[in-house]
Amino acid sequence: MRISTKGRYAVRVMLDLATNNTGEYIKVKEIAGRQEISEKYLEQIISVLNKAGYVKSVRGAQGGYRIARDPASYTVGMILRLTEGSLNPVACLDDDVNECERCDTCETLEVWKELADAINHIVDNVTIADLVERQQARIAGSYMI
Amino acid sequence: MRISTKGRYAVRVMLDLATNNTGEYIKVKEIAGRQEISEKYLEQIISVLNKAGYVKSVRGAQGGYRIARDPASYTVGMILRLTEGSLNPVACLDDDVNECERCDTCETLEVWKELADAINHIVDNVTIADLVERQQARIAGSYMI
DNA sequence: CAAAATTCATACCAATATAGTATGATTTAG
DNA sequence: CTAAATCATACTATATTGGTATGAATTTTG
Repeated sequence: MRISTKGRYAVRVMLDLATNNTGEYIKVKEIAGRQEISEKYLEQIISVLNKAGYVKSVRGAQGGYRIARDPASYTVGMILRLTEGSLNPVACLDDDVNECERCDTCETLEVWKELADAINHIVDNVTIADLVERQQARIAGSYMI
Repeated sequence: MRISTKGRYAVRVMLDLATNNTGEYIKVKEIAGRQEISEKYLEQIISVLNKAGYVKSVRGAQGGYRIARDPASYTVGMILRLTEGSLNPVACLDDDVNECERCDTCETLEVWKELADAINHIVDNVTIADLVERQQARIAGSYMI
């Protein structure tokens, strides 16, 4: 039941691009430095975000990435599903129609459904904008010592 | 974010032992047959439940397993944690004190905490007795056609 | 007592996922 | 043209998953 580095790093990348967004394109090297993530690994992850249109890229020297839309339009759930795949605790919930032969008499299915709902409820109700806001609140708070 | 067969099978074994409990010892072969799980794989899983004292075993001919305590005393969460390990979405939540160096400035940590709470809330509030009850309600309902 | 039935303990295996690293092609600014 | 960047792909090492296989230990039963 772990979220892998891929999904976690993807969320951090989006948050990084949102907080450091000036309209300029930001290099992988910069993000990797700030987030302490391997450059090459980060390239792969950001490539997924790019192909999905979550970020925009410019190639060549002085190229880089920037967040494509308003940070409020990206939920953590969207990013995790994109990079991790399904967040359902069991595979049979992935399909619209449950293909499992035992699903009619499966007493545990109900539990997995409740679990899926609980998970989705959390991750789909936090946006990148929320994370930026929390971050700024924390930083503002730290000056008040 | 998947629950593996190990954990899911363990829950089904406990449910099977609870529903079929007569005080007699039930053979792995029987459970495996009813649940359509490989006997040998099930042996490994039930061995974990046995070492934890969740079931009692008798060896030799006419041996088998029975549930150790009241089904209401086993939550799905207990069984999953025993067989799957931690249910936390990130490793740093496993320790009492967060060991992660970035945890003070980790904006995403809050989300993983909420997620962990949501997961725990679901799995810790369903017992094997609840599953038995649901099962019996479903069977009773099916006679009313 | 011997055989059969069972749990118990390990060892093994193939396939997949995880978390990267490495190499180099392509594109663009200067 | 060169340097800096993205983009694409191949590779690797390790762990996890989902089992099988073998056989020892224990107990009932014929």
